[in-house]
Amino acid sequence: MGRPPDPARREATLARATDYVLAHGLAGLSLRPLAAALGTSPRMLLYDFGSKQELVSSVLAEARRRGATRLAENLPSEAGSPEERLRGIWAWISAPERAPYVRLIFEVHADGLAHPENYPDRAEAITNWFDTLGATFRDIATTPDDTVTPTLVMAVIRGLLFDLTTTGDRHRTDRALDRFCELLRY
Amino acid sequence: MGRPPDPARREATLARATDYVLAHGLAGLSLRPLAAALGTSPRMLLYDFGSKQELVSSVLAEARRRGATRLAENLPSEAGSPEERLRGIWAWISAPERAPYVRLIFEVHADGLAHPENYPDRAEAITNWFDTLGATFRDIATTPDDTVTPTLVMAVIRGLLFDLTTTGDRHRTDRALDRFCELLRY
DNA sequence: CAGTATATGGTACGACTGTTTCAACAATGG
DNA sequence: CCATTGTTGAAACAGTCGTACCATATACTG
Repeated sequence: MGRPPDPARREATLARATDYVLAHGLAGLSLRPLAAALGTSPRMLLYDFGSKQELVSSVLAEARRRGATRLAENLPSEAGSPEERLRGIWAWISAPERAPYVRLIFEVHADGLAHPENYPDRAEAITNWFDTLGATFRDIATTPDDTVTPTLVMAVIRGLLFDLTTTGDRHRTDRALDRFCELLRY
Repeated sequence: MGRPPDPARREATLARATDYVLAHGLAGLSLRPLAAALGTSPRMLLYDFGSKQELVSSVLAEARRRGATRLAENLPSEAGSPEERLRGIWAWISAPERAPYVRLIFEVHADGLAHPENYPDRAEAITNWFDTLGATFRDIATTPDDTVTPTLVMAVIRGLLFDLTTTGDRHRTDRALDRFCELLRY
């Protein structure tokens, strides 16, 4: 009896809201412009997600899910030497198509630093973005429980991403990765 | 004729406002709470700085100035081997006392990525933070116009700072820097 | 003293925010 | 048909935001 619920609508809205956040950032996110861009109303956003907080959480989870999926699709899992994998990951994550994701990662990270109370699952929300990548380099470790080399590799990727997004100097950052690969050979 | 202007008040306000921003972050900065914390009024903040935008610009400039000063004081300029300097810089910038500055750097960087229009002097506002550090490593370059090695060194510092601020795992990040120093010896 | 400049408090405006309330509509089951 | 349940629009609420306006207090010069 009664009209049946429509969970598909909520998911469709979530997908488009994630697009919007990836395009416009989290910082100034407001329900009314978001709803207008999605062809819906603030009323419906709250109806579907309960509150803005939960909407944001859902969007971040969705973005994380997308990133992980894209990564799994485009990385040759365990094949190739560590250096080849490192180059592949850098080429993939530094590509312009990934820029919205990179921006969002930096945004969540920075906001989490200033306002940790908004991110109860901060470890999950931020770290996991890179954990998937870091896992790829576990076998670079000299001993099974060595976490230092993966940490360094991930630091180079993150640091070069910071540089690239700030300066836009792809040539210089690409060559810096080359230099790091040289160093890793020893 | 007339009451003389009091530029000292503006500078005192700027100093305390910078303290406040370093403590609370840029994200949710609002004139009324800021004024209350400073024992003044929004009215006076606008009287002194003209607009919130200019206040923020002034605060960022002041924070940059402070960072540069502290850096100049605590780094043994050109003395020591590159490795010693790198270790010194890491120890200095990763110290808890620098955490507010590091947070602010990441915050400005992230906000600049999503909303570049707010940072017409983005290169100055963000890059310069690290440029002072990067300059210290110019002599690591293999040739005079080699910018790649300094880029890599700065990337490691930035990337490890990202890691440290996210995970708080000082031991692992410290050891990752050790590992990088080892690699650099070759 | 008057005149003139800066300094400051109080208040309100208009635009925004997330959220709520109330009413109406749509689609299904009995 | 009717009752029930999910869906949706319009409007309003209470709050915050940056900022502007107006009056007044303060401190100096002549």
